[in-house]
Amino acid sequence: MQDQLDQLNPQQRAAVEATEGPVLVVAGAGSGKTKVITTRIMYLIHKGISPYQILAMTFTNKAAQEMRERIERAVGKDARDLTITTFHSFCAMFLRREINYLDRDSNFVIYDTSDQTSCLKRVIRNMDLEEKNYPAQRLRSRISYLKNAGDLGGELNNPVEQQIYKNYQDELLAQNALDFDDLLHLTCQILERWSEVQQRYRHRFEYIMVDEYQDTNQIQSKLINLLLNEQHNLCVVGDEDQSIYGWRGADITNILHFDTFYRGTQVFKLEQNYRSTQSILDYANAVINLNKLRKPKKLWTESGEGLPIIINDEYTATNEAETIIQQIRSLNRNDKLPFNHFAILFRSNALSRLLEETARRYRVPYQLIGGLKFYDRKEIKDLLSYMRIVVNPRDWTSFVRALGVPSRGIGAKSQDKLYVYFEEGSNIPDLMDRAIKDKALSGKGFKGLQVFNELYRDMVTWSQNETPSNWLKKLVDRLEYKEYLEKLDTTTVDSRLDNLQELMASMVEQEAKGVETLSQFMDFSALVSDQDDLNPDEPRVNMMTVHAAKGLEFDTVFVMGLEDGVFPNQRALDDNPNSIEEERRLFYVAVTRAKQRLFLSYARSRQTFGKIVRNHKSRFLLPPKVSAEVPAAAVKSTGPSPWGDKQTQQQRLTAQMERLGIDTGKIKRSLAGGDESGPSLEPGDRVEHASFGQGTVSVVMGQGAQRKVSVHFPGKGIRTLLVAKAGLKKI
DNA sequence: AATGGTTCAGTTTTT
DNA sequence: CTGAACCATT
Repeated sequence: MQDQLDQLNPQQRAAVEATEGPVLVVAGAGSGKTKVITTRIMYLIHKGISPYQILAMTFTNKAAQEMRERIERAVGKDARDLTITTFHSFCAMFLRREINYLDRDSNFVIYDTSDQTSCLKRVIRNMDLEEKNYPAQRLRSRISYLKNAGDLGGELNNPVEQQIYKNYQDELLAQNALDFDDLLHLTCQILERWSEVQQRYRHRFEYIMVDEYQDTNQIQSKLINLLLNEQHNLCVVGDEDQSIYGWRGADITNILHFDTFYRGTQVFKLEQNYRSTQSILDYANAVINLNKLRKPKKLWTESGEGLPIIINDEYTATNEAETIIQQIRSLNRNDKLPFNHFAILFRSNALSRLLEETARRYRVPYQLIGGLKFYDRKEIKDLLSYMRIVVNPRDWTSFVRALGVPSRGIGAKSQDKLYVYFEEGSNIPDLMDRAIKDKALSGKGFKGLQVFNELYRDMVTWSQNETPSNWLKKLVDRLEYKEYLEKLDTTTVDSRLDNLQELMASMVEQEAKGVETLSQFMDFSALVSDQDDLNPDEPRVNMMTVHAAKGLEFDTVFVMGLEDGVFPNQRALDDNPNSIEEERRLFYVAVTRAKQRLFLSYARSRQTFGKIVRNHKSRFLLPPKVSAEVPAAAVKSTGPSPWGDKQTQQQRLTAQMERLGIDTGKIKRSLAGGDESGPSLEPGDRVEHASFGQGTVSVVMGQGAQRKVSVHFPGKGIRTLLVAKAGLKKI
């Protein structure tokens, strides 16, 4: 144990050793937060605390698993008795045991975002309302926000919406389903109402730790409070500067006011950064300093100044993507930097498309994290819907979905008829029996229902005798699902079959980790996060939203789309100042992911909604007066005209052609080679410079007299040179 | 009831 | 430009 403690700096060590009473650890980006938490747990175990009495809440399952592995390496199998989970997983486990207190069935299913939306749609339709006036998606996020902010639907816009909300909850109840937010609410409800339950859990968890505390919401802090006993052995770790989930109800004041809420709180501040270079930290500090809603904090490092931050100014989004990919190729080739050491971060998922295209064109391997989630894909949801009705025979939503794929001649009309039966009995097998007996459907639909009914009985039998993965295999065969996918769309079969394979693999993997029932697997599938399917060891460039990058670090980071209206996005600009602060924190998170190299880029025009939109560079790119805090050498701008020069006519022409989809690469090259401004250059060309020596061209920007190249000179770094002036010789 | 073709509206961010 | 929703066929 002494070994582990010796590895910590004084603040970290103090935070670890302060085991009793409320503790707030303000952990700046890259300050060794995870190390503190894991060491603290080891320390507790070392002190003789039973692992069984320790609870740690993390933000993702992946973080939980990594923590557990770290601890296991140090303390061995004792680590298995630790409870390290996410809030949602914790509540799911809790409710499987305790939900009967609320007179509910422990076989509930967890509805994800799309299940919630379709449930709301049905509610709205049943109320005979115009779906246009009550967009289900909007209502869903509004309801979710209110639930998270601790307001149980009391503040919806009008009585109709109130009624929708009420019917939605009734519908969930009838289907024995919980949405994400209910997991937390019902858990709190039980703990509040039944003191014997609360006593049990309070007694169980003597020491509680919460990671990423800046992103907890009201319900979550309430839950923690309910679990806490008189000792108040609660240690929360977080950084208000990285609070980026306000939009889903996270309350930054949880962390800002923690020490006033829990009397006698010991506060530890971790400001030494072990991740980034001083240049990057200077920049990050200057960015976040502009925020008001924070306590002063300044990151520092011993690791030295490092490389300058590069700002790429681009005419079009296409140029931007091109530059990024070229810079990656160059660093990969010349510095032997593996592809997985790169991350490209953006504000919204829509920005990834161009990048993907460009990466594919240059055969740069990449993995996209997030976007369409794995468990949201059609083929996966199809099969999971079969699984769900077996576990929970009251899940109407999944029943309807399963009934429709592959199609069995049961459309909207027949569904309505069946729904009447459902309302009478609220149970799928029963409903089918009665509907068949009554001959409620005719012809094809009747046949289809009979077949489905038989299948259903078999699925239930399999679920008793087979492992989840075997169960799925039987189902796929029985449905001839692969054949169905082929008929559905020949262009997408391959990827869909891959996904099927992946689903199977992930089931086998979960089984190896102790998952035995379909129900357990479904909880897992409902609560996985994007980061969970990040594979850090594959040599592929990582592309993801800044939100998805939370907690991660990469050698080289590109933050793209830095334009007003994109990052910060338009809604934040229209909204109150707090939103801009949250956007700025988001930018801060992005910047602090980088260990060695940081590239920031923006494009003056980009296609949004299929239209060309001209944008101004982001207000987050430090204006000159602020960047005075940052050493001049720390930031370099590249690109045709960094701070607002006019385009030349030629540039405008090629930009326009690009917008029209005409490949201008050839024209540019011939233009560039044809004038007096030096040799014709392409990425990959070797050149010689009078003082820098030999190097490799990574990026070519601009034309004619404005033409610049980024050249990598081994040992001297990347230099951006004006071709007309630099006197480069091609070799 | 299912299919295919069309229009139409809409983008933050996610457990 | 893309997905969902709608409509007109068969």
